[in-house]
Amino acid sequence: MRADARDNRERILTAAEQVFGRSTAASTDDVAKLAGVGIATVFRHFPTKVELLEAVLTLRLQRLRDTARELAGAGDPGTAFYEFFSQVVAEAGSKLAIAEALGAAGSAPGEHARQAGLEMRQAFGELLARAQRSGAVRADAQFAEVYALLVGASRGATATGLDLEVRDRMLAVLYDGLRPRR
Amino acid sequence: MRADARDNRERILTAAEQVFGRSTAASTDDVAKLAGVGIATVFRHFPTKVELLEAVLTLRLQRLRDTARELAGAGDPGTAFYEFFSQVVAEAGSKLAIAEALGAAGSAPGEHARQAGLEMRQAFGELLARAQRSGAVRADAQFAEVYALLVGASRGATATGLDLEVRDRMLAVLYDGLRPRR
Amino acid sequence: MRADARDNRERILTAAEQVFGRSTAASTDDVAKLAGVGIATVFRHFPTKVELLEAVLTLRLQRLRDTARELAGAGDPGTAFYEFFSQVVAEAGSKLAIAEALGAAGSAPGEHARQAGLEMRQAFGELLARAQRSGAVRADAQFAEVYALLVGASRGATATGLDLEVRDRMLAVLYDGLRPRR
Amino acid sequence: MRADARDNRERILTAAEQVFGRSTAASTDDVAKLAGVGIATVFRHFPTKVELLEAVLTLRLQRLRDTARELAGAGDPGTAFYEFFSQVVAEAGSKLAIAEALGAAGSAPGEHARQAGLEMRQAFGELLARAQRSGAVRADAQFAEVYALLVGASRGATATGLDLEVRDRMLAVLYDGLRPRR
DNA sequence: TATGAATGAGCGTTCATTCAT
DNA sequence: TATGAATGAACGCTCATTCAT
Repeated sequence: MRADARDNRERILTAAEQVFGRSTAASTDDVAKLAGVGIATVFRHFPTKVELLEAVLTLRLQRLRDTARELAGAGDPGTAFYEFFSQVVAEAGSKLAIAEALGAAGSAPGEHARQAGLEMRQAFGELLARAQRSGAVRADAQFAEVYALLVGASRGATATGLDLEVRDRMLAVLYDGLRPRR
Repeated sequence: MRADARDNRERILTAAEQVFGRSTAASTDDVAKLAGVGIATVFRHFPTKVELLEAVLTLRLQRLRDTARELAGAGDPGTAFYEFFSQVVAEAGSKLAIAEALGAAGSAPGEHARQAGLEMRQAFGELLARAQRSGAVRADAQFAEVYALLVGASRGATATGLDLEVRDRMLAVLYDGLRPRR
Repeated sequence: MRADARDNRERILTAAEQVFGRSTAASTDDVAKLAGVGIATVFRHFPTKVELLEAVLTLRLQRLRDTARELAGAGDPGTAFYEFFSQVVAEAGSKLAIAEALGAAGSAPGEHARQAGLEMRQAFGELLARAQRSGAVRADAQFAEVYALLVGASRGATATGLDLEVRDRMLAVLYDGLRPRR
Repeated sequence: MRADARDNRERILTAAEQVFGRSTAASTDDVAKLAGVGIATVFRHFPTKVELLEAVLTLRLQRLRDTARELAGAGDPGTAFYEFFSQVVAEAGSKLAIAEALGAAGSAPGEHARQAGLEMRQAFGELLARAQRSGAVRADAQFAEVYALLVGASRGATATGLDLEVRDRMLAVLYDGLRPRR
């Protein structure tokens, strides 16, 4: 039965990610319906709606953290940094609420999410530091504003629709600003 | 009696701007209370909650449009452009939901808001065009990505808290990206 | 409209008295249905279920207090005391939950009910004191145990069904205990 | 395996007595947790919650019956009667819900409980008859009102808090009523 | 026209009971 | 047989909207 339960937990999380991706105001019932389980099952796995939201958020932040760590482990520092940046913005564009997750990473939504947010920010900070040391990102840029740009670009990409060319041109401008001044 | 009605409309709109600025999830009752009118009066002026939200949005977009037009009418084109950009981001930081309004300007929230959004974007486009002609903004940047950057910067400033220094450094990076390449 | 509202409030209270008289575990919906109003109307008048229960309780305690005061104002002290005692027990028998109200009178169910309970107990205390002074009730009985007997008799009458003759014989035994020893 | 099952049954009953003694509104889950078994095990032994409640009630009534029988078998009839009366009231005060059990004994809660209630009442009737024959209780008191007084005193003791001195004085008054008139 | 009372659909959550292991 | 997961009906409560004054 543990296998069943784990299965259901996964399905609920997946459903929640989709549903809350569309709108944070969605109801727990919607999640249950999409997951194909009864509503009480959702509450068995996540005792309150807030905890469910937090679990989704945590998952996203962990995925981002993992991606950052993978990229940090290998390859050219500059490529790794810009690659991660673009990837985050791209996913935000298609998944809508990931940007909200990024924004929430700094605030206070429960211990797990806070921890995951912290780790993600640390991994991104590492990426940035290495890119700066290698000369791919201007040395005078501090973490705070680079992170703000990451969040902003994600939201900007989401908000204005998903034209891929526009998004790439937006990033091109942004990256020009991030590269060292000659 | 028409003066009375217009008065009430104003007060409701002002109250709504404040209330929804704090939280989009606020209730219509809260608006009525802050405006000092009965709830039925709110619904007489704005038959649905969506229409009330739209009216607030429209108001904000019109203000932005007016600001853009004023700046376009006088002074150095580059200064006008960057001034407007900074001002929008600053207000987004303090008023929280204006970014949502900006984002929504492109989508489909009723005729009035769409119209106001269009006019605001045209006024901002004018500002951009003049700044490009004067050499203050790179010529190869198209409206779409610059607008996306405006929206993104507003949201980024809102999401990550309102540290003024960080916000300014973020904008400095962004403006470096927007200036012509040497 | 105030007349309408007051009317509804009355009807809700009456319905609640009946419904909760049968079972404290009854739902707020049941009250609304019996009162013939929508459920939101119940909550408009009594913001929480506890407040509704408290209002019913307060009403009952006030009625009891008024009865005690009326009886204290006129007639033979002994008659007044035993009359009140019998009346309370009789009503408890027919209305079931009034005994619970009596029991709760000493505990802590909100300010209004506590106040009403206090006043009722004071009025009953007055009745007792006068009866003792007149020699109709033994002088060595203290308020606490007499009140406990009142509560107990009410509950006993309720619990064992409502046979009137049994109830009267039960009270006769009890009154024999309360009268001065020869 | 039958020994296991009987063991579990006992533990569940013990847990249920404790849990429902504290609050009738307690959940079946609470019982299972305190008993240290899964919830399904509770339902295997007691197919519905009502049946579980009835089993607890039956147990209590049987204990009362046994006490009455023991007291009837030996010693002074008057002492036995008043001893039993006081003991029931004392336990009601400390165990809260036993009064409800007593009250329910007359009503219609399933065959087992009805039978146990009947037997308890018969044993108490025996106690009463012997006390009356010995002159310790007035001869004109009939079973019905004496039983009502037992129930009432139990509830009264429970409801008004458990001050031991008050309880004893209350019983003293009551016993004065029950003793033969000189 | 302005008001506040009334409404019911919907929300988050709990719980007795059933099912699958 | 014992378990814990799954279920859906029900609860207390809120809110956008309508009605009656």
